[in-house]
Amino acid sequence: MNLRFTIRPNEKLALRDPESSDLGRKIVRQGLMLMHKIGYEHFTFRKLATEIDTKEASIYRYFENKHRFLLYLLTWHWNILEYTVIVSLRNLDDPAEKIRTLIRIVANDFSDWDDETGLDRNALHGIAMAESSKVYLIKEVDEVNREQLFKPYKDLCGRIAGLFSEYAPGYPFSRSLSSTMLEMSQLQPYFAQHLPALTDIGKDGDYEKLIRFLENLVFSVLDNHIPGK
Amino acid sequence: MNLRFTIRPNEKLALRDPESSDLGRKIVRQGLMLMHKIGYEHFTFRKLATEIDTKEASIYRYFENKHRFLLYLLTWHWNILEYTVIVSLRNLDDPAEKIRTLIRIVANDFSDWDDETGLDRNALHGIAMAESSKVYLIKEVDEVNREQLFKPYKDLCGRIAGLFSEYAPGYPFSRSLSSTMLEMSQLQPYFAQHLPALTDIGKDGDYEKLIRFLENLVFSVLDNHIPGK
DNA sequence: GTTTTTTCGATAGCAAAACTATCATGTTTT
DNA sequence: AAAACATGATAGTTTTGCTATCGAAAAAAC
Repeated sequence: MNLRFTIRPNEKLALRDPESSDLGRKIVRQGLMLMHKIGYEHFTFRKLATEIDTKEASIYRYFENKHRFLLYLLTWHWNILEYTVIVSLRNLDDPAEKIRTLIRIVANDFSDWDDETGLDRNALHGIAMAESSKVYLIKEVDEVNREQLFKPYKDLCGRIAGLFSEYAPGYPFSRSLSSTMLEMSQLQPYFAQHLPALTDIGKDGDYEKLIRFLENLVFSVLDNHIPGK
Repeated sequence: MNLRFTIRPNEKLALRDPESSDLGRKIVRQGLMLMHKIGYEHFTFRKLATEIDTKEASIYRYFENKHRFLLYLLTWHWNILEYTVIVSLRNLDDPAEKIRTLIRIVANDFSDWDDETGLDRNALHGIAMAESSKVYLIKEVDEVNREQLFKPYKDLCGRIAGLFSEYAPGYPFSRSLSSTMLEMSQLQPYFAQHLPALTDIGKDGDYEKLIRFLENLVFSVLDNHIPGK
């Protein structure tokens, strides 16, 4: 399967479009790899500059700071996810089937889809797992939100909530269930890798078990609100 | 209700026991307030030292760094939670009733219980909401875990998982459900405050709705595994 | 009740992080 | 050919994160 992207991250996210120059693309591609390797806290523009043989100041011409850079990467992640959802559900009619497919997508079961972004999907998934909450768990969250920079995540969450409502119209917590599922699709594999006492999912990409957990969670809750089920 | 604590945070967490001196207690109490006010990222030992009129070096004699300090605060939070759970469930027999009570506790419905720790429970809850994941979403997670410093959280999670298993012995994801519930009891109110599109919970401490969401989530999933329910 | 240890204040200093500024040079655009 | 723009190169600022040293005061041990 092949995805073609017209969707681009919000312009306010970067000072100039990194996709418009060699240096910009290099910053994003290599920055993604470096952050994946050393983690958000240890990642600095200076280290990245050394790695790709440019200057710190040049990177600052593209991104205000590393928080914006992380947000830029996650925006790609969320856009890819939502796009994958749209394309995958296009030919499906059964609401239950749609939800099962979507769970496979957020559980990273579609990561081999080629998306032509040139971004390392494995690194992107790793960053989404370990760093994504750092993007909104900050004191400046309201200002960032006012700039619409969380829109991709909110759209994705809203779309999934819509699918839940379609399946179980009476359920009153579709948005909360959607964010719960999204967050847990990241956190449970992280726990599996590092804090196994907090999960029943197995190490090393035990996606089938993650999928079973999420499916059971979502359908138990939604079926409970379908009369006669 | 009144809680008396014999439980103390792991000794390895602090370089010396902050509860053993005036300065130590001041660091913890005021540090908690300051971090709650300005957030983990903006919090520094230098700022705290100025605020409580001591020296940066003196604070470093108690805590290695601010990450350990945060972990120390969260350890109190987890200990208080688990202790509250133990005491509240002591006289309950019905597993369903136990789970309902426990959900009220993690949803911060018992925050008026006096615990004699002298810690501001409101600030502690705020920090647990906004900062708790920063304590394990780091590259050094495995080393910290090897020092047993996440034990209080894992114990709490394990205890809750035990209650789930008692209610629905066949359910295979009790730990994952437990961590899901714990994480969401923090994250959903945070979303309600700052990113309302991601939740159905209302602003301003709408605990009743949070409790309804969590109860519905947990019981839907567990009841699904009880034959005949 | 005075040694001895511990604690804290006070000051200093350092390396890294997180930027900002300036200017020259090369490269596109018009 | 001129104007506009992107990058390199260099420098400098403030804040953070942390360590070292030393003397005075307070607490503990003898």
